[in-house]
Amino acid sequence: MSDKPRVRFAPSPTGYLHIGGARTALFNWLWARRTGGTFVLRVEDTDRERSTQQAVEAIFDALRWLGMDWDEGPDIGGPHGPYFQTQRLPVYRRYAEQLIAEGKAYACYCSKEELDVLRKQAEKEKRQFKYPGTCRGKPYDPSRRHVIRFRMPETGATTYQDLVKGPITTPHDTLQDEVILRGDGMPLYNFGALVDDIEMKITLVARGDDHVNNTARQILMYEGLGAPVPVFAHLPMILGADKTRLSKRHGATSVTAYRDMGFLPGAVVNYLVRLGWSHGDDEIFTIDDLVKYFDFEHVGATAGVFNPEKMLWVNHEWMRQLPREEVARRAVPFFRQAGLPAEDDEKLRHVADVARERAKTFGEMVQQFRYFYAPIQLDPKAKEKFLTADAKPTLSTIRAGVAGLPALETAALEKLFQDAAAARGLAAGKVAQPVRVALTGGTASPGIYDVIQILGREETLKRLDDALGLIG
RNA sequence: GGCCCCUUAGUCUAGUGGUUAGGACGUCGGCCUCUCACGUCGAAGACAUGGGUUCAAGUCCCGUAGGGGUCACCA
Repeated sequence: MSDKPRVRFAPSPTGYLHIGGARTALFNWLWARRTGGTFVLRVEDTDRERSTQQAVEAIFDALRWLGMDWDEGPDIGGPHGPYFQTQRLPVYRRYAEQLIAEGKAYACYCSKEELDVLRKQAEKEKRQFKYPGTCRGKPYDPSRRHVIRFRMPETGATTYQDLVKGPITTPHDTLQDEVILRGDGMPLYNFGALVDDIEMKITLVARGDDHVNNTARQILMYEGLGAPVPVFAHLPMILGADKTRLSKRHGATSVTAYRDMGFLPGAVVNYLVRLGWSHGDDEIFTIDDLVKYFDFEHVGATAGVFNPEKMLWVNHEWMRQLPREEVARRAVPFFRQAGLPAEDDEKLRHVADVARERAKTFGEMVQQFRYFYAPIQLDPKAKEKFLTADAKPTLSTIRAGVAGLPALETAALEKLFQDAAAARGLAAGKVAQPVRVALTGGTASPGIYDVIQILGREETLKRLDDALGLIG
């Protein structure tokens, strides 16, 4: 048919989409878009205990937020559906029956309890437990409760070329006759994923590093089924600061948590892809850049530590490159969320313009600049230092000046401040700081002329009066 | 513990036998400046270790150490 790659992302809906899953999805998606191939989304929901519809929605949402789209999937269908594994049970059964008919798999009637006893015993004797093949020769009796096991070879080894790790060899004597179908007819991961990958004609499997040990078994099964073996690419793990697998105790690990903190989806994508992949010395990539450059050749083989600081920096770079209108538009919900009456208007655009240099996320922006939309929270130290009797004449001068200016233009304000400083023989900072404290409540803010312009004449005068009142 | 994988600064990485080992985050310092931030200039900081192979090794081979993964009727 076509030699274009077909790749897939196959999450289990047992929770939100986490950082690691997102990166796996991204690598697959990028490769599909880069090559003009097909990106398939499949939901591996065979673990009924832990799978929820809610998680399915959450994962889809997160994928969409990151900007990924899929060519085939549960919600949009496609030629190889259905795309929920629990809706494909007959398919797995069919493949299993084929294997049984050819003597490559067999029914096993051992109970879980019996096996547990053996397992414990092996453990006690410090022996490696391996299913002994008790049921290998037994006839197939579907009426008895059973699982299906795939017959693994006992000697030799399987070697495959991993796209990121190179050749990987697994000795067969470490393998046991794997259960492929549970007693209730559900496929196990190794079998379900493989059957679907065959049916969905997946040509490249890029997945987490934790699956390397599954690969040889799967290859043996592909061969047993006479199906073409896809190319495998095992992506290195993402670790926390302590170099252990990234988990909740390292902080936020869900994609949506970063959305809620006010990260830009493109920046999250940018950071995540760069974690484990590189393109020379480049750091900032648009999505188009990534689609243009992404390859598995430059995916590193080593696990990487997730560094929130650097992601913050990447996000900041992205915010600064956005047009101010866009920053303002995206900032609205964050201000609203904080109960601040921001609107997508000229004022917000001015706020956005000066704030994006100083805030690395929209969350920070709201936190830092709430005084543009709410009464100031006067920092006691700033008050003590700058709202002094000495400052009173200066504040009065500025108040009068602002009141009398025909328009709050930057040049006019600049002149006002310079004159005020000169008149009293002060450095410019001596004038600006008390005004800054009066208008913002603190000692750090955007340029004072911007602050005045954003607040407007009325609010500026009010806040100056308030400060003057405090000094008494 | 068996098996598999990995190892360049605190972190992400460039590097495919010959480089003063490059970039980025972070850190520290200078400059800019109405504060903060931005920007800018600069600094400190790495090839885990021991053997080989080679005229030459971060790059190739072997060992050691350390780290990670995996050993289910989870995925």
